[in-house]
Amino acid sequence: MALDRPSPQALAEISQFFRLLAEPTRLQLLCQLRADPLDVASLIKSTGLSQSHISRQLGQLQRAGLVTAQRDGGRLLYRADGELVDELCQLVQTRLRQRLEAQLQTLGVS
Amino acid sequence: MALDRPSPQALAEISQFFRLLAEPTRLQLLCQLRADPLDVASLIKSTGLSQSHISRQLGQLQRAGLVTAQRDGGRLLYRADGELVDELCQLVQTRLRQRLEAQLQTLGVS
DNA sequence: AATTTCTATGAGTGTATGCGCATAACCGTG
DNA sequence: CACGGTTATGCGCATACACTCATAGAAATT
Repeated sequence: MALDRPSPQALAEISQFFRLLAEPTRLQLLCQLRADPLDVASLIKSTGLSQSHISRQLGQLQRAGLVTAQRDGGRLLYRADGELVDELCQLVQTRLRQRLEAQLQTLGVS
Repeated sequence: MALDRPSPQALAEISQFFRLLAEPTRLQLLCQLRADPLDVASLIKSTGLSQSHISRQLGQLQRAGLVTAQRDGGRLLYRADGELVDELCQLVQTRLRQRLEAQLQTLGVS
């Protein structure tokens, strides 16, 4: 039941998606917004980044459909919906942990 | 059963991992090597990239443990072991498909 | 050991993009 | 409508890195 290898076209889109998560800032925003919806002011305070930068990154995430915005009076509340990113992070984190443990083993033996 | 939000430290490592997959060249190499082990000459022919570039990318993937090399006479055979990348790609691809279908819907209605 | 074949790496270039500053566009409220 | 607060965008700078060429290094074969 091996899966088909993705077409070159698909490959490009997939890697483009990964690029979104490859930027620590964006991944951080995604994780923060996953917990609960936040306005930009909160994000500025918690990340220390400039408003313009945050706005740009949120724009990218929004165009990719990873984040949605909704008005709340004067400000915009952003939220990250969907479990995809959680799952991806979980898978990667598990692997990183395994790798470190393996390194520990080999170091202990040497 | 919500998962803990990853620590800033973990976040950086995770995004760094995603960066490996964010480059179409590397993702392509990973997918090709997943099917069956290949030597560099084959990769040059199938991708059209220069030898030095391929060597560098393979080096990165190897340091990350996504690829291993083994001698076969004169050449090195690279192979991509582990299902992680497959799973990640599968998840992302599914999502991209869903998104396109959703767009189709909304376009049809408008 | 010398030669040939294959792979890795130092140096340089060009492009993409993260990031901030300043400002424009937007929206609710007086 | 004008004003104050919030978000988006044009511009510029700095850095990261993909990519190539040339060359050094390693391994097998003679």
